Amino acid sequence: MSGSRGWETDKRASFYSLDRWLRHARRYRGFHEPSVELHLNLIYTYGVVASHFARRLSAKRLSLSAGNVLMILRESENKGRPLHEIGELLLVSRANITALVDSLERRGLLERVGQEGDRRVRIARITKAGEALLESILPGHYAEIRRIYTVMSSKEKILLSRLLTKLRNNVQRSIESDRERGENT
Amino acid sequence: MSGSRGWETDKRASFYSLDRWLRHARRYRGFHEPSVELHLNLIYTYGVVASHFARRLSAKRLSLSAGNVLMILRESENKGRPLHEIGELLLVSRANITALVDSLERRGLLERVGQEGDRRVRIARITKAGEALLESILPGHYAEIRRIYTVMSSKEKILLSRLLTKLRNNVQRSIESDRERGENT
DNA sequence: TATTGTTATACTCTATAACTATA
DNA sequence: TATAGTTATAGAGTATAACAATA
Repeated sequence: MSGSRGWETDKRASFYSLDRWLRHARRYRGFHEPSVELHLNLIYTYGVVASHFARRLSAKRLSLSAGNVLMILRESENKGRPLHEIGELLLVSRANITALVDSLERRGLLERVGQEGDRRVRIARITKAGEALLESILPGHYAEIRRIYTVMSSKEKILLSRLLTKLRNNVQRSIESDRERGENT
Repeated sequence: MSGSRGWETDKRASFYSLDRWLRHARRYRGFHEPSVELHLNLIYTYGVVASHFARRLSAKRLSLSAGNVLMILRESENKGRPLHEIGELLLVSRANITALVDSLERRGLLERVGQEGDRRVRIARITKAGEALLESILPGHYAEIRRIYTVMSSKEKILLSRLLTKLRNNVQRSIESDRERGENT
C-alpha cells in the first residue's frame, strides 16, 4: 500500500512482538501475556491474509463480500437465496445487503426473482455470467489457499480450526449475554 | 446487527462447516479440505472477535484503528511518532493516516508537533486526555481478552500464536514475490 | 530525485432509522 | 404485530493521484 517499497516487515514484526507493550501493559491486573500475544497475532495475521485475497479479487472488480455472495448463490444453485438469508450468513444487515446485491445485479452477475407463496421475499439467483466469473477465479483461489497453508501439517490445521471454533463460540456466547444484559437495563 | 434477535448462529455454523461447499469445491484440482476449512474459520472467527471489540470501543467513540493509534502513541510516550511510521505499523497509507490523526487531534486526544532536524516530518504525540481515555478502556480490555481466550490452555495459545506467525510470514513472502513479478512485467 | 504530509476523489463497508408491502 | 426489503444518511476504511515543502 501507499506505493512504498521496503515493506518495513521487520519494524511491524517487532512492533507486534509484544515485548514493546509489556512495560505499560503489565500494570493491568487482567493482563495475561499469552492471551494478548495471541490476540495481536490473530488480528495482524487476518489483516495480512485478508488483504492478500482482497487484492487478488479486486482484479475481477469484486470485494470480499461480493465474492462471498456469489459463492453462497452458486452453492444454492437455481433455487437462489432470499436476501435476508445472505445477510445473516455474511453478518451484513438487511439494509446493507440491498446495496451489495444491487451492484452485483447491475453487472449481471445475479438476478432478483420473486418467491411464490410470500410476496415480501425476493430471491437472489446467480446468472451464467456470475458462474463464469467464479469459474475464472476459483481454481487460482483454491490453489492459493492450499499454498499459503503449506506451512502447517494437516494435523496442525485441524487443531487450529478446532481452537478457532471454540474461541468463536465463546465470544458469541458473551455477545449474547451482553445483549441480554443490555436489554434488561 | 440489523436489530434481529435469534442470531441464526446454527445456520451460520452449518454454513461455515464446509460440508455444503464440498459438492462444488471438490471439482477443483487445488482444493484441499483442511486448508479451506481453516481459512474459513480464520476469517469467520476474526469477524466475530473484531466486531466484539469494535462494539466495546465504540462506547468511547473510537474505531479499532483509532484505538490502535493511541496505543502506539502511548507506547512511544512523549517522543511521539512520525505520521508515516504510524501508517506503516497499522497498514494504513500516508494519505489515510492524515484523516485518522485529524479526527483524534480535533478531539484533543493527540497533538501534532514538528520534528527538529527534518522539517518535512510531523510527530503525533498523545495528550493527557488521550492517556486518560486509554486508562478508562484498558483494564476492561485486557480482562476481556483474558476472558475470551480461557477456552484454550496457555500451551495451546503459544502454539496457535506460532502457527499464525508462520502463516503470516508465508503470505508476506508471497505478497513480496507477487510485487516483484508485477514490477518486472 | 525521493520523502513527508496533505488534499481531493471515489468506492466499499458498517450502522441506524424510517418507510412500504406484505404476512 | 412481525417480517422482508428498500431508501436515506452518516461515519469509517481503503485506494489512487496529484501537489507543496523539504531533504
